[in-house]
Amino acid sequence: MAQLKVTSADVARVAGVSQSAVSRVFTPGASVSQKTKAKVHAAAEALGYRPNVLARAMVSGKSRIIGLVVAYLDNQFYPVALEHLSNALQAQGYHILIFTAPNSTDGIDKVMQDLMAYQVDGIIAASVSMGSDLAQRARQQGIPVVLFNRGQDGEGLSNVTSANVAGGAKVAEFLIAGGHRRIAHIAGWQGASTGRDRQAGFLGALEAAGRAPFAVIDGMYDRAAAIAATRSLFAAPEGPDAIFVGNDHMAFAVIDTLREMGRVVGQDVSVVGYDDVPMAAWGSYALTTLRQPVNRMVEATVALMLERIEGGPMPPAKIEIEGALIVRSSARIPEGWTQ
Amino acid sequence: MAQLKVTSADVARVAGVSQSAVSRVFTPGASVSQKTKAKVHAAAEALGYRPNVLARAMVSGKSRIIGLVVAYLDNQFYPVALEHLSNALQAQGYHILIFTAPNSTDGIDKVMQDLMAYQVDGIIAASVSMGSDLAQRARQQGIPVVLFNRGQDGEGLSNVTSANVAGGAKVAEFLIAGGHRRIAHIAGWQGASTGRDRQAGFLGALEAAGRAPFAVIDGMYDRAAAIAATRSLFAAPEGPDAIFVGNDHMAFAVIDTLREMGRVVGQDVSVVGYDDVPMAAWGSYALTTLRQPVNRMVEATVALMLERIEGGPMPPAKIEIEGALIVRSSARIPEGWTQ
DNA sequence: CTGAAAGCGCTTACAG
DNA sequence: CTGAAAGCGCTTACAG
Repeated sequence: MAQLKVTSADVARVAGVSQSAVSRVFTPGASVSQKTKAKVHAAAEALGYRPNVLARAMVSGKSRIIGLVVAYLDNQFYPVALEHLSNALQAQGYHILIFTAPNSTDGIDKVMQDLMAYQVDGIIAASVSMGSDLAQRARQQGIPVVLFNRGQDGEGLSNVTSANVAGGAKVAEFLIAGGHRRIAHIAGWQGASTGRDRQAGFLGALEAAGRAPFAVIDGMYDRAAAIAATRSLFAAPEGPDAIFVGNDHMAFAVIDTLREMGRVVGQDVSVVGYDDVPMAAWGSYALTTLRQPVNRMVEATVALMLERIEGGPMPPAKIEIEGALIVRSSARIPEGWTQ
Repeated sequence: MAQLKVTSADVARVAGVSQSAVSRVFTPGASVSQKTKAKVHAAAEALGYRPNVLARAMVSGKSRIIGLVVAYLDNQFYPVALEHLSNALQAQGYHILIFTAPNSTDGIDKVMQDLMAYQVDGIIAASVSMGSDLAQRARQQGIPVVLFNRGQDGEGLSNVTSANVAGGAKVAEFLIAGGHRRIAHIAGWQGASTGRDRQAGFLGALEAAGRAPFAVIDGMYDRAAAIAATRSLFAAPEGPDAIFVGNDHMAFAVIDTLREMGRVVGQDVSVVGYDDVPMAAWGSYALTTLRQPVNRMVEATVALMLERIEGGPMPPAKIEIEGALIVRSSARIPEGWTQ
């Protein structure tokens, strides 16, 4: 029967070997004889021994803990990403310590302090911006940081995003090909790189086609703001015939609001989102949207993180992953559209 | 400027005091003079010092880490709960280490081993069942466990749930009062206490009113299963005129499917869910549902956990929290219904 | 291959 | 109030 706390010394006593021998048996690659290994395993099993991760962390300097900073989870994209991240990291023997942060400079700063106090091996920040001062502090401590789904101006940090500029452009081209004349944009939060990049790509492609947007409003990645923006878009006698919304979470609000106003989505007004969260495929929304490939984004994030933790310092990498436009029925489909 | 790793000894040297003095300054309630305190704070600030949580954990036996086991996050109830839990715990100086677990006995078992290796101060298991063997092992190690949104047969663990039996009964009464004649139930997973309890309360109230259910099908808390169940319910010439669905996540699938089949939800067929996730309030679903008060459930969970961590061993507590029926338009509203 | 010993960064009696 | 010292449970050179 297991007792309150079994240590390597207990196992050593039972197995009749030294405490160092026990440690070696649990250290991959250490040299131990088959005989010792067997004795130790038997004793460990009998006592219910598992090496204390914290003690190991103290001496090895590796905690096998990754700090994850998230600002909010109401956008379904993040829970999905979190689940994938956790699974991928767990498969590599790491675990996620969660920190929720208000998206303010002060908040992030305090969180970073906490993170370091816990001796995390690396930091993944999702949907959170980070100044170059924090980037620098982390580097000084030798802690790799990767930004997930957020770019960073200037130097310093690795990050993984989808190809937001290209994605915004794709949406514009789709909407133009669909024959829309009055194309509006309820943008992602302009305080975030994703919101800005999607908007830039979108407006750029519109301009390249010699078109001006019907209107552009910052939706702040917020449901209430998106609802207000939709209402204001239709305040004038003639509203838009298409709206590109900066993410799916807001697009659902836009669709709800349009229906409330008696418009038929996909006929009277086309709506296109960004993310392709699971809900976008559900019947009541059937949202046409630019997919952010969560799986590949997570894989890239984990790969960047692991090579930095295990391989030592290396220059920051910026990875962009292309996503496809997923065509459903919330927006008019151009004649002969393939892909 | 901060260097790679600042220790209490570094601070002591700069402040001109002993290392123990530094430690005391960062230990709430320890006796230190104002003068020492000031010197140490100044030095710590200058060097960017923060006590190493892991080292503290080793000697104090308290890691200030709570292990959270979750099975899935696709049901929006869990991300919301996770965010609340993380915030509440963070406010108390604890953090959440995430473990994703397949909902199998083997999986949970391995996860529990990991959890203990990390020396967590407590374990919260959400949407996960746990055998009494695991409960016992945790108790032996002196680690408090509380089950969130899941009951447990037999002894052993503390748990927090909503009043599922009462909730199921409320739904039945509402549907009967609404004049429905053919009331079906797409149940929550019968492998989980929540699914069983809601069903028991529902069927009990039906029976008390002298009514038999139109049909009962296990929806497994799964979207695809709920869709299939809905289809099968309407395979016969005459389908149900009301469906109580075991959680909101499935209820959305039921509504999508009904619409696809050309039924008007709230008129042809009433649908009632369970949870009141944020999405239930959204225009396209407007789901009538039994609310699980996440806030209060989280508060209770944190309170149970903290009193067990800080107050030492105590008998398991079972807390049930009442939730209200939130009436929207997905189900016919009985004449003169108030509340 | 194996054991004795130092040390990771702290907290906590113990003297003073 | 303060400092010297032991010890938390490990890993990792270092001899043998």
